[in-house]
Amino acid sequence: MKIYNTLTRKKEEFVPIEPGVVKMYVCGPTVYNYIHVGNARPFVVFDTLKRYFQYKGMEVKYVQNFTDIDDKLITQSIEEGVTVKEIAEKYIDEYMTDAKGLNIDEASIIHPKATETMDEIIGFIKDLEDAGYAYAVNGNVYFEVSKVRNYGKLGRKNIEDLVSGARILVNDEKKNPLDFTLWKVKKPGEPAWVSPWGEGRPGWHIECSAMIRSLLGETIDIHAGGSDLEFPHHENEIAQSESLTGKPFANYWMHNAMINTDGIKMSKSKKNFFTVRTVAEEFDLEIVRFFLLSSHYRSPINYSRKIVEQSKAALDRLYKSKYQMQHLMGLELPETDDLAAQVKAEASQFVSRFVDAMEDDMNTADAISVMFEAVKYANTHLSETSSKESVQALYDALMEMGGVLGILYREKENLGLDIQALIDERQAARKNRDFARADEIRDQLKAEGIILEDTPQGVKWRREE
RNA sequence: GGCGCCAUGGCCAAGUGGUAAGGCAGAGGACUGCAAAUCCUUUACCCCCAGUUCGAAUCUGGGUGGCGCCUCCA
Repeated sequence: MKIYNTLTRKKEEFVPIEPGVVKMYVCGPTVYNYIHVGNARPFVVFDTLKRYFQYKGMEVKYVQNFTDIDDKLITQSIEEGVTVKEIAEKYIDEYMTDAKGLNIDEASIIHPKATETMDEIIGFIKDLEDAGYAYAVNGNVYFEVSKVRNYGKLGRKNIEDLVSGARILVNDEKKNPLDFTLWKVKKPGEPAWVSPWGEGRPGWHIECSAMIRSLLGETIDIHAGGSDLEFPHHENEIAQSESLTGKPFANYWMHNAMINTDGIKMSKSKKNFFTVRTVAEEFDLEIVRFFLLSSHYRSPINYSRKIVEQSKAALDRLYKSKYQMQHLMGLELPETDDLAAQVKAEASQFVSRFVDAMEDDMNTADAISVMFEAVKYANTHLSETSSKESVQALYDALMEMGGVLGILYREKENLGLDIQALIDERQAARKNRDFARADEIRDQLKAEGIILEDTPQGVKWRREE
């Protein structure tokens, strides 16, 4: 598989450290509020990557942290009038609800929390201090950027440019304006942990380095996150970890592009965000997942209601074909026929092309287009005269592809027996040209929110929206 | 100002040297007691100007426009 590595700005063949095992880390949410669609993108995108690795038979050790101590949590706790811990617990729960709706496979994700990794974080800072990369001033500990060669290698920055940018906050304690905080001294009323430098809490960047070291080791295969984290967050993680171990921190860096609202990056601070929760009030979150995967993860996408509606219509097309094939499988079909061999060959071609797309830096947009081609083929070639073998082959292919992307998992609900009886009665009435009775039944069901459609493939029903 | 990325039909979006995938919307057709839906078919010379090449959306240079980061939004 080819993966675009931000470190080298090239697509590279992915070779895991240990054959058959992928160790990956994704920067998770700061749990001080609901996540928005922009936050959700990396979670969905890299969940899909994980699914694909698993599909290929690889074992994936996948870590995604919760930042549960931070200025924003403190601010939010004051606003809501509860403790920081309660804020964290609340929004972790809310994250889990959204993740479930987005069909993120939480069962195979390890979620460390900063507050539960405190020993490792403090140990990491201590190690940096002992190794001469960190210095303490008045209970604060800073990382000394000038001690690191190649600082800026990920973000393609050089120190002179950054300093001359002069937009960095002046801080008298720092030896160099670029030095960043590893440990913050406690302020009155704030949660704090005991450390060699006094009571305080960890800085912004150290938790990821510490979690990775303790859960995945010194070198991991893939480190992923939003492209906005490239600098300084990921740069600083590299500085922290590589200065300590002298080894590569992550072999592949993957960054998803941003989600925009009217062309501007969706973010809490710009107040142009849509929370996943808000969107869920109107749309099934599977649509959002589909939307997020329908363009390449490294392309910026614009979020709008119109686009979500387009995604809904597109996803519906896939579902209709799925349901139609299920309908056919429920019929008395011959086991096989002359066409079966060809249909099976086509089905495996679709899967093969789907895999090719995924192999190419996870091109989910292209992969989805293969699903639509498979659907068109099924719609065109399958009917009530097809064989079980043919229908099953295309159905399996479609579901296999959908499974990798984490979509197309819903099942059509069963109608109650009494309703099915009404539909049957209406069919009988239509056959006898008793259209008055037929329309009466149709109106009756419509009043119950069930819409009947007489199609060439038989009577179909759907829930009114 | 510095660094990086991007620009494909009404909307969305693949495609990195050989004469433009796919979806939505639109149009036409099929089907149909009606209604609705469904199914099929169908619509582009790829921001502009030079250049390289037998040949470029795809490579190079310039221009225009947009975005991200350099500001603890993560």
